[in-house]
Amino acid sequence: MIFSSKAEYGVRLMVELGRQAAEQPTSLKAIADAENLPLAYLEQVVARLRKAGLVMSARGAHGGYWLARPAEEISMDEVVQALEGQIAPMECFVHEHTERVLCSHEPDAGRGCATKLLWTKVQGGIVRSLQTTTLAELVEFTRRFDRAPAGVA
Amino acid sequence: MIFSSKAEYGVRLMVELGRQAAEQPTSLKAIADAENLPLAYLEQVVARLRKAGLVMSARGAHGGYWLARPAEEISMDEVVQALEGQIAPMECFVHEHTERVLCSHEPDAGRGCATKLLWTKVQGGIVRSLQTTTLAELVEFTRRFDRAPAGVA
DNA sequence: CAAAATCCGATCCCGTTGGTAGGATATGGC
DNA sequence: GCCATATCCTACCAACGGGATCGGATTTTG
Repeated sequence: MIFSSKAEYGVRLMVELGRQAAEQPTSLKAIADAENLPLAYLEQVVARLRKAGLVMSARGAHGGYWLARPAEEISMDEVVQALEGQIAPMECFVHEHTERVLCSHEPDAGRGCATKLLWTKVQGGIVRSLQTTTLAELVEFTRRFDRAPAGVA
Repeated sequence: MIFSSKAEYGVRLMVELGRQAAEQPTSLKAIADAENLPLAYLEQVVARLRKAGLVMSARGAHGGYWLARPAEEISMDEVVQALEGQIAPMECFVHEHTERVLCSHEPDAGRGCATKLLWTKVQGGIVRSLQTTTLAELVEFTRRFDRAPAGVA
């Protein structure tokens, strides 16, 4: 599996926030109930989104979370990256020091690293698909079903 | 990490075979030495490639492996799939029974599965990048360095 | 027969993942 | 002021899968 449940839960959480009015805090409990997810675990997930500056929070009674920016300006690339960390197809792409993503393979026997060529392409494919999707699109997608009848054609 | 070392090792193995003359068996030990990989583990990796019909084998002394088809006709999509199994961005995409790849999420609260939309895009990006790359391209890439001087600009 | 290989299954170590537990801190309403 | 609500933080744990090793069975060449 490519992404862990952190990504799944986190994206759902963002969509849920995108469906609410801006600036108005939504409690994690409300989201956990709506999506049927474990509250304590969601806390860890949302913490990543907060540290990445994608959501803001208010503590105390009637507190909660809301989107830091309009959903139209949030690309899913940022969201997934905040949840999963660097999106690298292979170990050698992650440089511990620089957090830069590149292949650190020694050119074996003087040859070029063939796998690098492949993984670079794959990574490009992934990042491009994420960058070209905004949170607003996902929110809009769910709205289409809000008034639809139960039976889906 | 998106792919495990099975993919890394397996792709290298395929490239190594692609560099050899067709039909002529190359022993795993030779490949393990050339790429500095654990022989016993490579056995498991190559078994997947064999079962997928991508390589053929001959047992006994002077036996080994070779490509079942010319490298030009092998898309990396097949290779990676054989090594890693179904390429699904998320758990819900794998149907145990059918081995078909699709999202099995219940439409929550009558809504469309928003994450499905996203994961589908990502999967498309990955598969497309793999399908448009042939083993021959990777082999060619390594050849470019065969005669190059040690110092790479 | 012996060496060189492919084949096959069982086992093991270990890091990650998903999840829980418990509490500290902040805020609003009474 | 107090209590309920809610975020925040850290530690902990069980289960799982990945990477790898081991031992041996089988096949083929010389």
